[in-house]
Amino acid sequence: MNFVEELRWRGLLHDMMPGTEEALNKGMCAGYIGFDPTADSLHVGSLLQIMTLMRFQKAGHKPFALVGGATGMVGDPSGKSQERNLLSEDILNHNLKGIQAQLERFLDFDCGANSAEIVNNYDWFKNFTFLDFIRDVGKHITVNYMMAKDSVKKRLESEVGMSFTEFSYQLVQGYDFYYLWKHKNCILQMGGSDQWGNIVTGTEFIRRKDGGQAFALTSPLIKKSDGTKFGKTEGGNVWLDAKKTSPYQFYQFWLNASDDDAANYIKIFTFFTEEEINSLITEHQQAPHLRTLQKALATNLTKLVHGEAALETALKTTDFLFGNGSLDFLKSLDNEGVLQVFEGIAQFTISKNEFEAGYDTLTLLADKTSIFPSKGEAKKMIVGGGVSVNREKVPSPEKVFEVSDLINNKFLVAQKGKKNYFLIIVE
RNA sequence: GGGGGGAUUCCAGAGCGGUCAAAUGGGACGGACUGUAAAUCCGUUACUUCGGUUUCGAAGGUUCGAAUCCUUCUCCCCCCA
Repeated sequence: MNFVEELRWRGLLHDMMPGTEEALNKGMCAGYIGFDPTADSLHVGSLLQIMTLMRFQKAGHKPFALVGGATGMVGDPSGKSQERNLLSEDILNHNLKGIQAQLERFLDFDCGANSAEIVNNYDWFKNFTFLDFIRDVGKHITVNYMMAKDSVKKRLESEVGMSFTEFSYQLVQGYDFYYLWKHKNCILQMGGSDQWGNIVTGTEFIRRKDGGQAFALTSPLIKKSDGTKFGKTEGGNVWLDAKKTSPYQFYQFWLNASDDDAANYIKIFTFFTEEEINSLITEHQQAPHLRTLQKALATNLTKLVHGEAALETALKTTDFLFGNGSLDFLKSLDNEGVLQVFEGIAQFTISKNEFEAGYDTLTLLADKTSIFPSKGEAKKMIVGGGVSVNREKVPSPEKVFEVSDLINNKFLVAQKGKKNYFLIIVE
């Protein structure tokens, strides 16, 4: 199955320029996807693009991952209703390093002709002067053409308007494509559907400047079945960086997908074949409570992103917190073991002296730890029956915890709602 | 330049001198049900030492009492030129 067919059955093909499939079928091609340095880590949303590059490479083509050291300085207006704030260079560099390190995990950089490469567009923009740019690039694309783009049109019609900086963004990105086409023989740019306009500016620029031919291919925006944004939890974004989203939380994110979403995600976010997926879906439908799909997703992706060892820990933690793991299990572990089980879980430390003085639940949960932002909120939730400590519902806000309540003389396990666990360490 | 309208608790949006910590809807969070799902139902949604305390764009003022009235300022929208 070729690359385009693969994307098609997985529902990952939103749009492509005529001739793209034919061009790819002629043999090995080079293609790229750009990643914005808006944060120092990529998130699950970027995972789709990363995996597209992986599929591209598996299909025998040569993938380029572009980090936007230059474009990040400008700010992509696509899909933004407001002008963006510029990032400082320090932050930008920090972010670039972070996402570059992440990208390196996913692609094969040593497999002969189609080895992956990471490029930074700052390298070809840093010495490009403004005058050169408007003469060599600006001259080939009319403002009329640029204004017809959706991302620009919407902003021109709105009250907030658009700065010249963001208006020129598509030219900057368009030139990236030209540069890679010219110097790396890169004939395809891929991306999310919101990137269509920017990508096509690139192919247009290549055509007008050098009479060359290049192609565009986009993937659809992923949405949840209830229409809300993909990739968010109550805690915010789901990041690929283990420091921002622990492997356990990452695993839980996928495990908590609804049935509808899981059936969709399994095609998008795994490398299973069509037959394998169909059999997984059938299996899931026969025994939905086993959540075969969610487990397959969570397991495969945690392993892909964080590695085998982190997956093992995430599974162990999940097993204890949601399985039939009793407190006795925790008690049977030494301190190291407890900390390992709770590795991906928010932790708070308070001193033993303080603890011995005796805190009521409110002080403990809202004052001494930030499990709750205020005592009022903690109280409401305790009264509402939503708070447990050591697996038992806290009967009243006045309940005082003592040394005898500590597991292994050191730990308390607090629970806000059913799924949010916290470890309080007393030492 | 002239005239008019507006800024309310996460969002939308009521309130127009006391009974307003502020209707209603959405979102979020919690509970029940379940499969750590979906749907549904219920509850909570400023802080508090539970006496109170600080909120309705900002600062002053009137009043026993202001989100509500007055003054100035900031920002937004609309109409005319």
